[in-house]
Amino acid sequence: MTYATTETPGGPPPGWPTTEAAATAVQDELRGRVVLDEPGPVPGEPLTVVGVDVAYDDERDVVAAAAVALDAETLDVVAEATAVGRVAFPYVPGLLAFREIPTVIAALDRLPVRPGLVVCDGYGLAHPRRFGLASHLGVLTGLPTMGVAKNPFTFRHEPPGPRRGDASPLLDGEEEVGRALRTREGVKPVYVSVGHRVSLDHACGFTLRLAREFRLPETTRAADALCRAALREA
DNA sequence: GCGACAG
DNA sequence: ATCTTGTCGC
Repeated sequence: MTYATTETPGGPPPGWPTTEAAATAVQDELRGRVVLDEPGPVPGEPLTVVGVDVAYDDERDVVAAAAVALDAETLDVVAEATAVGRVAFPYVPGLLAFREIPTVIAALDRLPVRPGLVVCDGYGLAHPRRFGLASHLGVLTGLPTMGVAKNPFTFRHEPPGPRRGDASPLLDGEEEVGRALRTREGVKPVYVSVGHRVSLDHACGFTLRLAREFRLPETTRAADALCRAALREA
């Protein structure tokens, strides 16, 4: 599988933004390509779900990404891939995608299966300019994507009910940009938002199916473990 | 102007 | 994200 960004062994692709102003301009331009009106893959039907995550060593200017493909029904790992690169952008809230995406796409390129859905660490639509990491990855790859974040960003929400599956809207004014979703009783919720070509209801359904035993989806847990291991060996 | 702020 | 010991609990 080869996706949008060009090949550049270690570093960011040619033309990758280097300033915050250039990066926000890219977001404003690509935002219009996000597809929000497809229900997308259906929770409970056969699917290959891919988790992606990244680990950093800013000292050495090294970033390692992992893509782990799971059978959505059994949660068995069916394929995995990693990639190592140079840090492409500093961490700036709202511009996370510019830091993670080049290496994530390199890892996806090496994955020998076609993802039916990609689950990202972080947000998609729930973003100041409605174009978070998951949205950006979706537009560049064309794949259905969604985001599951561990912390609330800048959106307000009521605490969801206490039971697994309880949810409350993440609100930007009156607009529901995502959902705080309880995956485990007595444990703080995760924050779900759509990326590309998947509905919020389905994204929440997948999150619950992927996170039965732990707070976070197995896709995220598997990708996190793998990218950390890849960073050590880099 | 001053905080807050996904990873 | 990352720096980090022990500790409580299944």
